[in-house]
Amino acid sequence: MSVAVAAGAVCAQLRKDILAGLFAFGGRLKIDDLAARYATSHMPIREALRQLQGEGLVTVEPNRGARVRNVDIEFIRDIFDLRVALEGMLARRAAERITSAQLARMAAIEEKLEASAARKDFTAVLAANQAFHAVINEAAGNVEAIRVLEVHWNLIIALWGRHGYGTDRAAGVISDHRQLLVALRARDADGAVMLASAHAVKAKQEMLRRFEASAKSTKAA
Amino acid sequence: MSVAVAAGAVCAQLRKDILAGLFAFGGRLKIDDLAARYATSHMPIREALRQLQGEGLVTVEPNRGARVRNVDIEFIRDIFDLRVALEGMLARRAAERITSAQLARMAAIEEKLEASAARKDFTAVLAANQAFHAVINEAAGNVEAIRVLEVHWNLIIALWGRHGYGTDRAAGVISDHRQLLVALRARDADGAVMLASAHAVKAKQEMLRRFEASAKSTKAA
DNA sequence: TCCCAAAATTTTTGATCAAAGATTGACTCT
DNA sequence: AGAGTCAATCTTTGATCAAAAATTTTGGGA
Repeated sequence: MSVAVAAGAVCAQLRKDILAGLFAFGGRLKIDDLAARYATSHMPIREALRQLQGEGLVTVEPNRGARVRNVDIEFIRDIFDLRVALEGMLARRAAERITSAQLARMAAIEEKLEASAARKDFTAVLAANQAFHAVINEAAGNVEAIRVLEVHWNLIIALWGRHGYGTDRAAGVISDHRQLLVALRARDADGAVMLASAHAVKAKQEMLRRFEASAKSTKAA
Repeated sequence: MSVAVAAGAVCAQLRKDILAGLFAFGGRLKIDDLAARYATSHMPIREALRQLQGEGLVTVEPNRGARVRNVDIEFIRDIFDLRVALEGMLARRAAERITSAQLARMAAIEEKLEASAARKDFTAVLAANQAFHAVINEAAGNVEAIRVLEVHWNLIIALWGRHGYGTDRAAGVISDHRQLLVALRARDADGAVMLASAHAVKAKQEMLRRFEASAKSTKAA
């Protein structure tokens, strides 16, 4: 903790902890508590909170402190719509520019993903899924778009973790990925756009369904 | 300066000053200098820099301080591609949800825009243009997408300011806006997507052309 | 003259402190 | 008993300070 630069380290750890669910959505983030937790002074905490505010993971009201960003159904719909738009765009650029080496890496990742799904190791599936899309992003090479997606991506992984990511979802992902790979290999830009967009739309629908179900059961409880 | 909360005020002012061109792209942002300029201590400066880093306007290297984000041709291409994707998406949602009151406001704004263009008051044109698109965003109601666009929008206005925004560009904008209004009034979602996307693509091409021209003349000088 | 090393300066970074603002709880008055 | 007010506590925020890291300058040697 004290060996590395605390500012960046605290920010990364706090981000991780928020996504891991250590702090509830909408929950208060007190500077003293965080300073104690990460064994540091107020300063690195304050900088970390500000940066996370800039990233949109944290909200800060003047003189009233910081809170974890509140996640409601509106927000989920919004970020998935954003993903649909951006992933379509990135798929087009990827189809135009992807190298055979990158295609090979994607195929290898997809194999791992499918093996993990067969083992019902859904944490590994989520990780492989992220790696799969990371190669597309890398091939597309739009740094800014990736920056935007990156922030939300981890949040979405966290949401899948909380609302369940099961066999049925994995099966759909696998089918989508295989077809997207075909389109990318063929440098079929239009096809890749459609497949990637549809892939994101499916994710949106599944997530909304699960979130609504969770919200209902929470309300009932 | 001391009456309001300095943290947010400094951040807003610094953002404004960066976009106004007070600090060169890629230029160093020293804490002492900024503290002197804004007549405050180091603390609000540090928080402001972190937040702007989160927003992507500033880059921070550990132990080496902050710099204004460097703007090169890659970056411009990236953010305009991002805009094309997002504005298309927002136009669709706007077409599905826009109210007559909002349509009326857009028409009024467009009138002002055209009047300003006739007077060759291009600062007013840029402002009206922003207002025009703000109504679309409001109608679309995707808070997250707007948050992303907002950050880049001001940067793009700054770039137009530096690389020239003239009669020819304004004429194209006016034509696009009129047609987009027709599509929105007709609730023609597909049409609105196409028109908004094309509008953004045109902006991208014009900006790239001007930026390349400026880069060449700078290199020659 | 040029290059390398070491010291001096500058700059960032983490810690502590005081004050301003907000929240909570108790007390009083109706 | 309930509502409003005031005080006490807690929390954030701005300022100052010391140390760590980087940058620049200076001096010596080939």
